[in-house]
Amino acid sequence: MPVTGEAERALRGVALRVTRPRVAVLAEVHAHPHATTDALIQLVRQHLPTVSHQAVYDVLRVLTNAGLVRRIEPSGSAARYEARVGDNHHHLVCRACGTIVDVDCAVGEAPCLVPAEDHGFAVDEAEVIYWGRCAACAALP
Amino acid sequence: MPVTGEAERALRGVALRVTRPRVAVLAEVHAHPHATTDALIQLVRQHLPTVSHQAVYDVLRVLTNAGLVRRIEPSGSAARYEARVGDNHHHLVCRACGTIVDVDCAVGEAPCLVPAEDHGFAVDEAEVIYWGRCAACAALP
DNA sequence: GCCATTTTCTTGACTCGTTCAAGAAAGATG
DNA sequence: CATCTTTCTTGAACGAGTCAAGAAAATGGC
Repeated sequence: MPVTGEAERALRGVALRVTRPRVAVLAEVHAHPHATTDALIQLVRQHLPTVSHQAVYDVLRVLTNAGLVRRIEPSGSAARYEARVGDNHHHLVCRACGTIVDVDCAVGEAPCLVPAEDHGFAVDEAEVIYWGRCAACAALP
Repeated sequence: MPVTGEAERALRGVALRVTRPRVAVLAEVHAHPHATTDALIQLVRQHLPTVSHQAVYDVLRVLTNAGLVRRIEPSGSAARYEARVGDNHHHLVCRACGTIVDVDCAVGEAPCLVPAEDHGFAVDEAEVIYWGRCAACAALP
């Protein structure tokens, strides 16, 4: 299992215990970018039928804190996760169908943008969401 | 009551019926930018003790659809509303205390930014949230 | 001004995504 | 292999928001 091997290595790399749920969740997040928590629970259960939803919630939080996955939460949607981390890329979100697509950051590293006036804030990230309609939805009435 | 007069005019301007709850909610959103729905319910009840929470939810949706208020939903927070609309400004959010501050958009009109690669999307808005710590929280341990 | 029509508000139940809490199971450490 | 933590299972609970039915109120024509 090359994928789970990857996951295992990643977990050890950030000094996290290697457990079946963690390996499975991390592999599924890699395989299905932008999946919701609920979708991930279903996916993980195909391989590990007995995992509790709570375990998946816990694992996702731990992985997020460790920086192995990134949590995104477009308005109106449940939380979604992706494994592409560390490059501060952004997202295109379709207002109609909810589809999410990655967009490379035009500028570079985080924070890729600096506010005109920072009001004393120590800014560490600029999160950008481009809202619109995907090609398919834009073609509808 | 000059404030409610303003609100009344704004409602008529977008062809919405003028009702006490609508006027009150709109006035409070103007008076308290970035307030949560719950906070707005409390504020409105100081003047109109009998409004139901449902009425406030309905009113906020209607006002948002009409473009009189803007809804923002930073990850991990409940929905918040502001009356500053039409200028596509952005927000600074403190990770520690949740404080939100407006930032003028450096570029101009919506969408102020265009993705490097739009993947066929018809983009109409670029939402930017700058995450960090406000001056007060940055000074803590 | 008043009545009819349509919209909006009240009431109360309910859903969804997520978190809390207690004990059982499973990794890690020596 | 035994111990000690950490993590998982189970099941209840929570907050934000929505749904649905009927009562109240705003608009527009008379």
